[in-house]
Amino acid sequence: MEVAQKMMRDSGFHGTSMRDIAAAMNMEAASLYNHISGKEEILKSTCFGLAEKFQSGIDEVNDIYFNAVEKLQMAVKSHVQLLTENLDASFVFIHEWRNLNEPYRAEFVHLRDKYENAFRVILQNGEDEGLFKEVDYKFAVLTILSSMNWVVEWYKPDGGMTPVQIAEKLTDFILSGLKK
Amino acid sequence: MEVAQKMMRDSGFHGTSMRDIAAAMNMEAASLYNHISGKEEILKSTCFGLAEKFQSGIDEVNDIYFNAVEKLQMAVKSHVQLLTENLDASFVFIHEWRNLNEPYRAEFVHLRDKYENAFRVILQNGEDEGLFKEVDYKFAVLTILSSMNWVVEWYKPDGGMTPVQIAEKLTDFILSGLKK
DNA sequence: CCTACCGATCGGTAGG
DNA sequence: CCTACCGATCGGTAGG
Repeated sequence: MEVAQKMMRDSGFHGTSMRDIAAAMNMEAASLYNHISGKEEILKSTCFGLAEKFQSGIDEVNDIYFNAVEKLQMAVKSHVQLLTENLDASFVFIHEWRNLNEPYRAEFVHLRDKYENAFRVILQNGEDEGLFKEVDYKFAVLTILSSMNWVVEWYKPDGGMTPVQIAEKLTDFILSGLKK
Repeated sequence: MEVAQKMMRDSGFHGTSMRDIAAAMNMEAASLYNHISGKEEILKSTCFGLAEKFQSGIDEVNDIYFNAVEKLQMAVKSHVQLLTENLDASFVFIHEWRNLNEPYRAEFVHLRDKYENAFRVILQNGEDEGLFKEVDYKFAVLTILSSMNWVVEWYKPDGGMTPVQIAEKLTDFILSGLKK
């Protein structure tokens, strides 16, 4: 799976053939079918496996923390850590889920909506607690998720920032913006 | 080109065949080659055409406006307007440029870096003018661009928000964040 | 703009 | 885990 995810990160789902994957593992393509049922299984297990991890992360945050600022901080941290710990898989998760066939594609979108909704609830809590401005939640959540997900585009494990530092900078940006 | 861009938005570059495009135009695949040199030309003209429009937009903003806050506002507005006016093309531009072959892929990345740099200069101006906090510019620019680009994922022309309203909300978010 | 076709490659299977 | 192979489809060309 890891080999396949890395190749799909570089070349996309359609741009990576079963023969490519097999060659990278010093096998013939036919041999792969003793381990997986088909090419789509790679995509399915990558997308749904990560979706579950992300959801578990935010569920845990909502169980443990009470203050909306804290919840947002920890939710961002959980998300960024999962992304950086599963870089290739996350890239595939973010970019290639569209290649899932129905009904899996619809199911994936459903899980995504559920995750977005958990963030929305945090923002609403924040407003109720008087900590956050009144904002368009749907819009704000999409903006937050996009800035988090973009991390997979440029993050390098040996770069200057740790996942925790990235999460902190992101949270600062989300909470306070650029203006002095 | 518009038909091809729309199909590639739905199915990706590799997921859209010349036969698919031809069928949507009531032609045979072979006939397409009287109009374009090959499949990659669709991707090239989409990606480089938009890259030039985005760059012109920010160059104009930098020529006309002086205050960094104004520049940022107008740069976001220009970006969002171009995105929403060319939704299918923008989607391909953002998601499918990786399928460009060299040397075009490298050239595209170069144009992208140039565009990012123009945003970075605006943020530096803002700090010099005492309007913006001291921040990690590279990080801030990537966050801003990601939140702008994500608009293509959910924007619907007949939805509740105009491009200008989206640009305003985004600018507010970028400048002031969520916290009260 | 079409018919007819090319070589290459795809995901996957049979059978061992 | 392999050899051998299937039908389908791909981007693209020749020639009209």
